[in-house]
Amino acid sequence: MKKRSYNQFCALASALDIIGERWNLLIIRELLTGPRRYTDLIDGLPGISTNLLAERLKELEELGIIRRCMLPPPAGSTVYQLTSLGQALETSMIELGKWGSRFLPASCDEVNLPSVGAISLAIKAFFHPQTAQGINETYELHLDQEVLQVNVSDGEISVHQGQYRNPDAIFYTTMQVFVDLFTGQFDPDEAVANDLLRIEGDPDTLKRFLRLSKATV
Amino acid sequence: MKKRSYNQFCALASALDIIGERWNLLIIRELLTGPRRYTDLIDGLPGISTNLLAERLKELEELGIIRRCMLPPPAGSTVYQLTSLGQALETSMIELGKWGSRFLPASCDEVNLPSVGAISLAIKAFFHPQTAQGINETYELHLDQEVLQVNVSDGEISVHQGQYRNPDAIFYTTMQVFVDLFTGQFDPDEAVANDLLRIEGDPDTLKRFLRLSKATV
DNA sequence: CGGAATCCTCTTCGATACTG
DNA sequence: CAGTATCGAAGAGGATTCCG
Repeated sequence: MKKRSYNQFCALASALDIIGERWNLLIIRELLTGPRRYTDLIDGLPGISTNLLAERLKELEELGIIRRCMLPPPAGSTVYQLTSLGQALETSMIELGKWGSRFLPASCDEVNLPSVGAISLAIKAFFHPQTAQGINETYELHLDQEVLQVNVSDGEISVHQGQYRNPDAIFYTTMQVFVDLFTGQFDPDEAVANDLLRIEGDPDTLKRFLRLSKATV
Repeated sequence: MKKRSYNQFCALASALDIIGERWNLLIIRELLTGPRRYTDLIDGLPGISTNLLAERLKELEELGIIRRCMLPPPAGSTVYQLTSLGQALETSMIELGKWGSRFLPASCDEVNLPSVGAISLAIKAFFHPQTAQGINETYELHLDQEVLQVNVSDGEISVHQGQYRNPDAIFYTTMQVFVDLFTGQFDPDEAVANDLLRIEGDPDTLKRFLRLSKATV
């Protein structure tokens, strides 16, 4: 069982020996916002086969990039979680995302919707620090069944799964609607008027949030 | 001939659809410092098969990431060169290189020596802007048959192939020796004393240069 | 000699079915 | 829910040949 390698004394080649394997960076993308279960990963990575995911998870764990752990009771489910080594890939992934945004399909119609992991990365990748000057807010984003917490402060943004802080505003919507808002193909006012998005809190927060990281390619 | 794709509305997935294919990022790495010929690429990418390189080059050209062009006479050879879209991958690659450096093999003995492309990326990836404050110099680096021009100014570094500017110092050595110096496994004074490296110009420039971007993992 | 195309083998991927 | 097992299809790697 010898691993395939570029066998070159080059830092980039070494990195690619590990995370260049198909699916690996996307698995890590899914984990960037927090731990996920096996089936969550399957859902967020449409097209991956179950044996391949299992194999990749094992490799990544052996390399110290992810960790397999049990959630404390009553949950008790086994989840996968990034180590600090895995988290350290975030800036690379954001840079790659910025570059790749110009190759995004024209619409979601032909391809799979982004997962929460993908959207979280997009929110960070397209974040404009200048626009965030003076903004200090936390938003809670409900997309279908999932919840994201977005915090902006001091010109920095962070995105995590779940709800654990008092948000300044809560948005309830679907992934489809959110993508259209995020990419600017749909107007926030219209979404609210048509009941496709519900805001709890100051109605202005939505536009403020969207302006922070609109994907202006 | 349908391309394999992650088919997800995600900027990272879109990027990986293109440069996630095996060898692609390394091909681009080779071109980051300037145009190269087909056989130069073969040499810099040990292990790539000739058909695979040809196929990748065609894909990358169609995607607008590289360009195939003729050098003006008397050279007249066809070379591959990055477009601005391809150049835009540099920051991602530097970030990946920084991350991957901790997985570098302990020594070059078991693996292939870095190519000039790999070394150029390393010089940029491990560059410390703070250390470069007040330094304004150009070094010409002769590694085996190849020549690199390294310019430092205003806390920024740039690396290009060939000689087209008056350098402050010229270093003649082999790739093997340079790698050992760069990784700190070999002392510059010792290299010079043993005639493994020859300096034209101020002898202090070598240490200054090495301090700029020593791979301190 | 540079720049590929062809052929063949081996590994990896992907889809589905199956199990603790 | 969290994975294994199986198997055909696609891709990678190596050698060789072709062409200007």
